[in-house]
Amino acid sequence: MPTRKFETVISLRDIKVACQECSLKEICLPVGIGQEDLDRLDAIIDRKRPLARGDHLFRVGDGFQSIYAVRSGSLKTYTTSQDGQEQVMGFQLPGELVGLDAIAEDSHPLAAKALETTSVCEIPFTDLESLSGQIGGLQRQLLRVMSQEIRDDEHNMVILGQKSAEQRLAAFLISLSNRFRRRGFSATQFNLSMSRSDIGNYLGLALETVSRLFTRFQNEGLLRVDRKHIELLDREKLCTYSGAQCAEDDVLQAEPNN
Amino acid sequence: MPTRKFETVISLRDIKVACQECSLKEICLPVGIGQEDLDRLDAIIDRKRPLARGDHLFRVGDGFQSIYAVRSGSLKTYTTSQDGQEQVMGFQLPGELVGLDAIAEDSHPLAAKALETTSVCEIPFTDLESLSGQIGGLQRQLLRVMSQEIRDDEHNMVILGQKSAEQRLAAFLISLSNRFRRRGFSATQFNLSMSRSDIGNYLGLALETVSRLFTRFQNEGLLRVDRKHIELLDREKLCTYSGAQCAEDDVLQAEPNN
DNA sequence: CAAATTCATTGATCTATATCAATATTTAAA
DNA sequence: TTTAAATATTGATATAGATCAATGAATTTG
Repeated sequence: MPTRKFETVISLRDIKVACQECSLKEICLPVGIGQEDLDRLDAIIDRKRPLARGDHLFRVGDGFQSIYAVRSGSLKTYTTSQDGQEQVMGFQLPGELVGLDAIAEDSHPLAAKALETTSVCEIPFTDLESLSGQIGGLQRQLLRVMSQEIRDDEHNMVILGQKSAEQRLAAFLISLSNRFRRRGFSATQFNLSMSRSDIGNYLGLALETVSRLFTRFQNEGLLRVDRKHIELLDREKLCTYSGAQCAEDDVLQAEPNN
Repeated sequence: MPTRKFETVISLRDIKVACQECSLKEICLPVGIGQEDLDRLDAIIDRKRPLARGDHLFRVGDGFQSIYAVRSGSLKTYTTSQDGQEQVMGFQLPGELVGLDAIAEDSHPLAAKALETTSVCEIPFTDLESLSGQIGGLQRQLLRVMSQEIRDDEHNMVILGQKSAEQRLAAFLISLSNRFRRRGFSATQFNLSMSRSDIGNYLGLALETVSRLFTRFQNEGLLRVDRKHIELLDREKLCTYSGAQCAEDDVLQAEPNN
C-alpha cells in the first residue's frame, strides 16, 4: 500500500538496490551462481518505478524486449478474443516472472496489468541471453524456469479439463497459499488482489459460481472470507476438496531452502 | 506402417542419417545455425529404433535425460491422477518435441506413449545444454521452442476455459490441419491416430460428445469422417466455428520458410 | 475363422453450472 | 458528503453437455 509520496522515495532508493539484497534473489536465480556472476547479472537488471493499479506493464502485440520479475504487488495476464471476450491466463505474485511466452515470436501474446500498486524488475532479454551464454548456471536456471512454467500450464489444463467448480476454487486457493508461503508471506491469511470475475474467468467459471462457493466454503468452516481478505481455516480439507496431490505439494514446496 | 522386417532396415540405415538430411531439421533447429555447428549438433543426437503402438517413450517420474523429437508416427502425453483418472495433455506429431517440461525437476511429469508405430530422435540434454552454451543460435532456438510451448499451452487454456464443445473440436481439427501442413502433409486429409476418448479427454469433453460432433460436422458438410480418416471439406467454416483468429493462423503458419 | 475385446455411434435422461435478474455493498468520483 | 459506478451476493431458471444404456462396427486373439 505505497502512497504517492512513497513512490518517489522508492525510485531514489531502489536504483541502488542490488540483486543480492533483493528478497527475490533465490527465486529469480536460485542455484549455483557465484557472487561475481551475480554482480554481472545485477548490472543488467533495471528497477522501474511502481505501476499503479490498472496500469499495463505491456499489451498484446507489444514488441518483446524484456522479461519482468514482480517485486511487490501483483499482475494479471490476459488476452482478449476478437469478440471482446477476455481470458485471464494467470496471476503473478512477488518473485514470479512474466513475459517468457514472448520470446518465441518477439512479441507479447498476452497483456499484463497491475492489480494493485506493483513494482517490477525489468530484465532486458538480449543482455540476459548473452550473459547466460557465459554463465552456465544462469542458462540452466533460465531453462528450468521456463520448464516450470510449462509444467504449471499443464497443471492448469488438468484443472480446466476435468475438475468441478468446487475443486477448481479449492485448488486455486491452495496454489495461492503455497505461492505466498514460499515467498515468506502467510500461507493461511492473504488478500486477493483480483476480482471474483477475474478468478472466475481464470478458472473457467461464472463469477456467481465463485461467489457462491466462497460462501459455501465459509459455511462449511473451511475458510473465512471478508471481501478481498481470505483466511484459510482448514487447509487440509481444502486440499482434499481440490482433489489433488497437494499434501505432496506441501512437502515439496514448503520453505524449500531457508 | 513399417513392418517388423522394415524395422531392422531402419536401424541399419538411420544410424547414418544426419540431421542435415532429416526432414525435420527446419523444425528442430530452424534458424541461424551454420553447417559446422549443425554437424556438432548432429553428433549428439541418437536415433532410436521405432516404438510400437502402445509403447512408452517415458513414464511419469522417470528421470530426465533427454528430450525427444518425433520423426514419424505420433505420441500422446498424459498424467494419471491418484483416483486413476487419466488426463491427456497433448499429441505430438512429426517434427514436434516432447519432454521440455521435465527440465525443471529433473523428472518427467507426464508419460509419453506411442499412438502408432513411431520413431523419435533422442537428444541428450546435458550435451544439448553444453552445446547451446557454445552456439548462440542454438541457445536462442531452444528458448524459442520452450516459449512457443508455453504459448501453445496458454492457447489450450483459452479453449478449455471458455469455448463450447463445438468450438473445441473445430479448433482441434484446425490445429491438427495446420500442424500437418507445416510438416508437408496434407492439410485437408489426415488420419487421427488417437481415439475419440483421447480427443474428448484432451478437450475436456465426453467421448460421446466428440462422436456426436463429428456426425454433426459431417451432416453440415464441413468434413467427411470415416473412422480414423478425416477429410476437411470446409476449412474456412470450421475456422469460424472454432471462434478463433485462425485465418491469421493460416497466414502465419502456412509454409513458413520453404 | 470364431470369439472376445476394444472402439464408435446414437438415444434418453439428468445435473452442474451458466445465465438472467434483483439487491446490496464497496469504491471512486464529483 | 452525495452521487455514480463497480463489484459482490443471492435467488430462480434454463441448458449444454455429462452420464447411463444399448447396439453396432472394427480390431485383436486364440
